Amino acid sequence: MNELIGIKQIAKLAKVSIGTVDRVLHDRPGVSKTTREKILAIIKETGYKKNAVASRLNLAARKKVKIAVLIPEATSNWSYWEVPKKGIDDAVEELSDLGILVTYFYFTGPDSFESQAKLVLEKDIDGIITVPFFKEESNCLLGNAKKNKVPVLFLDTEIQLDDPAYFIRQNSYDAGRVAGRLLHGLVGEEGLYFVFNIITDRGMHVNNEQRENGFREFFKTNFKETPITIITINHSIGGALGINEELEKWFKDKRPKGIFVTNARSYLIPKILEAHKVSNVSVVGFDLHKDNLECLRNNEIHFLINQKPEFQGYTAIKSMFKYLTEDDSSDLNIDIPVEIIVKENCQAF
Amino acid sequence: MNELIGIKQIAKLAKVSIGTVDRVLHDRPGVSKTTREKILAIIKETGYKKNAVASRLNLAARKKVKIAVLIPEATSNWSYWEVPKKGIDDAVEELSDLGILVTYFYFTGPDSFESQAKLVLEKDIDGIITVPFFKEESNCLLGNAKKNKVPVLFLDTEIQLDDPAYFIRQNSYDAGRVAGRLLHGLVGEEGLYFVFNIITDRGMHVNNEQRENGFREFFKTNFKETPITIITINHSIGGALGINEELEKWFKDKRPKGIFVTNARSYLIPKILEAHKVSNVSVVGFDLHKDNLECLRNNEIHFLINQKPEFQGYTAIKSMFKYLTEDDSSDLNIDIPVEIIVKENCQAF
DNA sequence: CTGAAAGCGCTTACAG
DNA sequence: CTGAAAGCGCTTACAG
Repeated sequence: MNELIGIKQIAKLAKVSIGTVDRVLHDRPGVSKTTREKILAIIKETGYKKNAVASRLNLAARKKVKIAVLIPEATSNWSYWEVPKKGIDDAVEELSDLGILVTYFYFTGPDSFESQAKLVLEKDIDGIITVPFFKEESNCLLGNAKKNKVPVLFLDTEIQLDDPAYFIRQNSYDAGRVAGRLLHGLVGEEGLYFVFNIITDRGMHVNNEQRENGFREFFKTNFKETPITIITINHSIGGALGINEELEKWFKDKRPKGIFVTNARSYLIPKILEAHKVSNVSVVGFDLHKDNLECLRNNEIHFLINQKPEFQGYTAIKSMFKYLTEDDSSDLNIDIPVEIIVKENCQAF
Repeated sequence: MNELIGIKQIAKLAKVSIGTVDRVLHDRPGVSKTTREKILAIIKETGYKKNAVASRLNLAARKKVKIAVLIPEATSNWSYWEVPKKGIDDAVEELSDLGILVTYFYFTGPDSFESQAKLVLEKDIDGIITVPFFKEESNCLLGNAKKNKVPVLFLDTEIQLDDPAYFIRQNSYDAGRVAGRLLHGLVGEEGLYFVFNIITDRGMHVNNEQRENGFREFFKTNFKETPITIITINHSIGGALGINEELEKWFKDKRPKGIFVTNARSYLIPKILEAHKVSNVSVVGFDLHKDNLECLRNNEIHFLINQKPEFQGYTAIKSMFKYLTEDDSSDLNIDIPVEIIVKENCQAF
């Protein structure tokens, strides 16, 4: 880079006013073909790059970038969705000088997702960040947003939709494969393996399934004959804590055991193990839930996989803003790394 | 936040000109005590926050933020130091609109560090980013920079210095503890453990020592009697590949074995194991060196710990810039998380 | 189709 | 000690 070239230099070189240069830069009408081409040539030659800061400075005051965030309502004692929200708020703070306005909307199920999505689309909004828990309703939102030329960015979960869409989420299939690797390292080839799907009536289970598939794939690829038992417990009807006859049968086996919990509820496992009086069990779960971290510190859980929810929220806002202000969509599809947490590195997170 | 308050609003409320408000905001002389206090009160009341973007816009053109980066010269086939450099360049690109100028300086040993440091200090520079490989010379640089009121930020390694200093680095002691946890999970309590310090004449070994200490501490805390053998190999005099008598003795033992390599040279281990015809060995090493990654994919290395060198470089520039332009030092001390890499999550990095 | 002016919020000379 | 003006690089009305 020599001296930075600005709109003023371009104008001088093209012997036009900066207004005309601006029109060309923004593909606005009202410029003769010849001047437009002349200016475009000079832009190319000089390698002009817009100063995004100067550009935002005046726009910031006139029209902010307006982003709607439609996420699950934070409910239980541990509200997973408080965490991405924290990241979102941090990003908004960072971008405040550049003019940004984020409005939150909340859903609890498919119906409220649908009605809130409708509300969002009625508003004057530049972009939408949401979570694709419900396939049909997500498709509907995506289609309508497309009509309004409003981009949609999905967080947390990836599902197959009718139109191509942007996703910032961890690859749950890969996360399951990592879990397989970790558990196999602890339990060995002679062990017994369990996948615990500890679900509730209200939760979404797309990630759970993908994680389970990845886990099984790991064993299928590397150790063909490993037995894997799938256990599904509905936690909302009080399951998980009492004696489970199916489990009892398996737990009598003396071989070392490995349990993979496909969501954040691995902190329930120690109680189950206690009820069944089994030991020699290794556990891998998800998410840095406070109770999970406590189990990790007590050596009751051995690995946790972090989806970096705060980072997901933060980067969603930054990426959407970058897209809306600089027309740069390169950060709208992000694979969150599968982060492995043990007792000795958990305090840094 | 109501409507954002600007310097203009403050001026109007205080019945002064914006110039005077500016003088107060920057603690510049030439304002009477009474007006200064009046303005300060209004600033407090209104919760005024400077618009960093507007502020940088004109400064960017007049005087850029000048940062000197003094790092080891990239030498061997795999140049570790190319990686933080990549992060640095990314950050510079991102901040280019705000006016930043980074100049690189390189050292190969204590002498060139000293002479380059002297060169850096002679230049008109706002901040220094460097690596504290040499204690005495680092102290000297830190002291002289302090006299010039130039902040110094150290990357990669932490050592005890005479003055308090800023560090962005992974806690190597914690990294060693994590390595202990990982290796113990694979090898178990009945295993034999080895620490391999594969050094060269030119390399720095501060991180190696801290990692070894953390590793031993893990076992000391959790499993008092575990035997750990320390092996030091000088790779620059051709060590590491032939038969090593000390090792031969240990490797005859039939117990499962775990090897912790305290730096990036774990890719040499498979060759050593082959020479000694030992199997049933688990290996944990550092850094996503291409050869290490290949061993990871071949199941010859089981875990790698990533120091995130690119992120270190990126965040060093961002943090230094934030400090220099907004007087915010909060990001100048960062603990890089101990990132655990296995075969199944290495492609994301 | 094109230009000239005003302004984004702040900073820097310069004038009094 | 204080104010008024010019400017950072770009955008937006408005005038012709």
